[in-house]
Amino acid sequence: MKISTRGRYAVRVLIDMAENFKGDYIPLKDIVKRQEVSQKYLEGIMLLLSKHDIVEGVHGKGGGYRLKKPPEDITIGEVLRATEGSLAPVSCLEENAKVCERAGSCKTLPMWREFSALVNGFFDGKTIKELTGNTGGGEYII
Amino acid sequence: MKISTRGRYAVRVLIDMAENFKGDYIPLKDIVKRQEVSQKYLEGIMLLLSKHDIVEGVHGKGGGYRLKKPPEDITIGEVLRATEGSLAPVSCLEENAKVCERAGSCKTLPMWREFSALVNGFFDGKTIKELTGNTGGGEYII
DNA sequence: CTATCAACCTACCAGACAAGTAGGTTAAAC
DNA sequence: GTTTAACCTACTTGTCTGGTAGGTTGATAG
Repeated sequence: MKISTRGRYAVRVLIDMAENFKGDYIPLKDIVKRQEVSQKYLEGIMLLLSKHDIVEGVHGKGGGYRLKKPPEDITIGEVLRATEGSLAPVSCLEENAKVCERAGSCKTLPMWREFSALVNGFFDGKTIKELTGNTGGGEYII
Repeated sequence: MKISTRGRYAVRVLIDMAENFKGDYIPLKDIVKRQEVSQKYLEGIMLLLSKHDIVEGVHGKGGGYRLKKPPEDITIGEVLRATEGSLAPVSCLEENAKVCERAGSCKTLPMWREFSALVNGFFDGKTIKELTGNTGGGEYII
């Protein structure tokens, strides 16, 4: 029951990008400098975000990454689903799950369903926009 | 973001025990027969439940396990915390977590806190009792 | 007192995943 | 055609999951 660093880094990076957006592409190098995380590791995460149309990257000089949607249209839910793979709390609620034989008489399934809806609802109700801005006195580090 | 089989088995076993309680101790063998799971694997889970005072076991003939509290006093939250270790969604919210340097200016921490409260609240609000009884037509299998 | 039953304990194992590293390839700008 | 930066592939190290194997302790029945 943990959100992995992949998901947490993704959220941090997107907040960073939203706050530092000036119209042009932001090279990963810059983000890494601010966030103090492994560039190589982040590359893989950015690839996921790129494939899920949350971010777009362009090669070469002047290139980098840019949000593909305004921060208020990017939900934490979609970011986590893109990076974590799924937010389903049990494997039988996964997209591609094979139907469980016990499903009809399973006494716990309704609870997992309810919980799954709660989790997805929570994160789908939060956007990158809501997490930007100052934190109330802290120096600028995310 | 998954509840492991350890936690799920634990919940299933406790429901089974609540439904099949007749005053005496239930040997693991019986539970295994109904639930069709590995006995050796379950042993480890029962040990956890026993150490957390959710269940008590007695050795020898006529022995087995018994709920240490009525089913309505056993929350899913305590069961999952006993078996999963913790329900904290990020490691910095763990009991023994070392204080993060970024905590003061972390833009995501409030969200993780809020989520953690949601998760714990959800599972602490559900009891084994609520999950017992028939499922509405299914034959008796959990 | 000894056989049986069942919980308890320790150790191991294979596979998956997390988190990260290494090194190269492609594409764009200058 | 060199620099820049995204993209891709492969590997590594450690930890966790979901078990299995085999033995020890403690309670009861005969």
